[in-house]
Amino acid sequence: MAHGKDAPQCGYIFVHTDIVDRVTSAMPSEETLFDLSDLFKLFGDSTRIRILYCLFANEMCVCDIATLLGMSQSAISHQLALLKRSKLVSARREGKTVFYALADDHVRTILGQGIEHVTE
Amino acid sequence: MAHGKDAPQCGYIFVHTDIVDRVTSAMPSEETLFDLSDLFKLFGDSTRIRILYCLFANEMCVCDIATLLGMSQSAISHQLALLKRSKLVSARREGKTVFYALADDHVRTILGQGIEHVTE
DNA sequence: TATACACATGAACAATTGCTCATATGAAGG
DNA sequence: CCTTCATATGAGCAATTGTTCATGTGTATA
Repeated sequence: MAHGKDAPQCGYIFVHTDIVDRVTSAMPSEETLFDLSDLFKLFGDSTRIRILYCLFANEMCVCDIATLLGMSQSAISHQLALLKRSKLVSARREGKTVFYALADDHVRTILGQGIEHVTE
Repeated sequence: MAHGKDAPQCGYIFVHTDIVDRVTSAMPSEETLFDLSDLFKLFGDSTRIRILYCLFANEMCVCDIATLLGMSQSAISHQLALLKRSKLVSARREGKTVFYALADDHVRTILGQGIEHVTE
């Protein structure tokens, strides 16, 4: 079978038409779901998660994060660029140093929920 | 620079020792953070997100999900196996058909928070 | 037992991704 | 200017990942 769109086999889609209809109408738009998976993708890497937790308590400069996590400045900088592009962190320059911080409280909430799930 | 752990450069880690200490002690264990990123990784794929949203309203069989999302039965089955292994969904067999459902309300909460973030 | 159907799963391949390395940018001091 | 230091970034590579294809497993029915 190549694609199920054309011909359902099991018949349940016809038996439970009401359910399928309800699910379909309750489901967010394709675009929203893509944005959503892109958002979670950012949380789905241990380096980025650790960076975010670094910034959870306080703003920090790139070098400090790299030192704290035992990783190269370049690796951290690349990831911070990603996080900044997606508005999860904000940057503030002070002379040669750039301080990063969590952009808003949604990030905190999501991290909190995740922690709650894995530690229970 | 290979690793920052040995020699900090910017000096801020020494200037803001108190902050770094606070961040370090507030940070969950390495293991927890890895589990956490593994959890979010599952939400970080549009196919899996769409599957989860299918199950958000009701339990559904594999064939129906495949049909609804316009994807092959095999692709959906592989992803469902992943989600089941991580306890995000549960399975219930009824004859030849297997019905999948969201495992617990944490999944709903996380999905909800995510939607809230991307749609605001 | 033989067939049909729903689902599971291993192997393989293409696409994505995270890191390193080298180099560029931008700011402060000499 | 020229150098130094903190950070940014493009290219390339290795590892991971999502899908397809082929096949296996489990259940119901003839």
